[in-house]
Amino acid sequence: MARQREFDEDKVLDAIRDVFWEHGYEGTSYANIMAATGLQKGSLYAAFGDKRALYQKAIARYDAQIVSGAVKMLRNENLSPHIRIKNLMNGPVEAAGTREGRKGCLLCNAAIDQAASDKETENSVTLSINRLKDAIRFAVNDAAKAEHILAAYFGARVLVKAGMGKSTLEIIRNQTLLSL
Amino acid sequence: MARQREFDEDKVLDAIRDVFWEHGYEGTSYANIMAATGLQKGSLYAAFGDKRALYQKAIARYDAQIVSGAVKMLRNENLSPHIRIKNLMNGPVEAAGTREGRKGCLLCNAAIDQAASDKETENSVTLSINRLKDAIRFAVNDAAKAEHILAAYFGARVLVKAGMGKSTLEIIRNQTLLSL
DNA sequence: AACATACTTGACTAATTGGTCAAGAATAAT
DNA sequence: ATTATTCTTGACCAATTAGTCAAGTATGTT
Repeated sequence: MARQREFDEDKVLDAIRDVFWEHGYEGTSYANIMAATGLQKGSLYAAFGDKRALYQKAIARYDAQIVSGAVKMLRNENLSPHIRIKNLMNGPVEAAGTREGRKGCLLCNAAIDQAASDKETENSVTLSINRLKDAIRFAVNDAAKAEHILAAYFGARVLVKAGMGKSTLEIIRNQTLLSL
Repeated sequence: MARQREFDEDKVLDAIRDVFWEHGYEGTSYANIMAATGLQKGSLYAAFGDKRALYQKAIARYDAQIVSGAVKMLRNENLSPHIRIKNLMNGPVEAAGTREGRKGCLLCNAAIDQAASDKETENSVTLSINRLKDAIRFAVNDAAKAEHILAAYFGARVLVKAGMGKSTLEIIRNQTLLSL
């Protein structure tokens, strides 16, 4: 009945997710998004809405892809609790020092730079964090330990952003495993 | 020999620190800074330099005031190691849920939103973090534990930003103390 | 082939951004 | 009182910001 889209919506949303992931909400301009997606403003607005909506979609996508991946792993009973937490804490270890890794965790980034000032972001971030926390609790079967592991995980992500090296992150991972 | 300054430099620098603390680098505009300090752009430029320089001064001030305060407490041998770490972890507990507290930790905020893209910020943040880490190590007398406590501390700050309540932060504090 | 529909493009806007500068105002030394 | 020096003010600037829109283009249905 009408002209069809020329772009691959999944690829475009991935690109949008990546831009916000790396530069944050305020740090990302339309020029960045247009460059990353190859689309013009008009198409972006027509397809996804305004900047805030794009940011929300980026977070939702991160949740559906990255957080869900972690949750699935943490709930995999074929793996020992120890190995599941080790896998979780290996994320920051592998991220340390690399360009890609220093994008950090979008959840953590959004919490710091938007959650306190934007209710909608606060809601999405809270939901995702709780999903992750529940999965950790499922893995370690201890609510208090789960909170502590979650904190260590986010702290590790902050330290990677700050530029700390792999060896520091390995220590944090190992120390986290000792608490199990 | 010449006209004297009409403003109190300390108060102005505190105001600048607070604005960046609450809104981050990109989230802060000159309009914000002018409103917070009561000064005109010309005066700000003449006295402190450009926006980047203001941000650096804000971080330096946070280090000299807040980080130094924590370091001093952590190195106070009149307090037991347990009480010193408890004091540290009480920061996020008391911050949880309050408007003021949700400004978070400027160190942590700067790590997330500028350290990966601005070398100068990375340097200042790294220095401050290491100062804090060394003080924790001094308190607990264990390098690996110190790294882990630091991570839990930063993670706690992220969770406060995300909007988690006091009870969550209390659990994290208590769990951190258990690891001593 | 004609039409209805939806997509794409790029020019456009009003507001805001960080930053500059000249003119005037206040002060201390002479 | 004059002068040299520094501070303050607000107008100004070019660039960028997010967001709009009309015109043109492609497509599936009839």
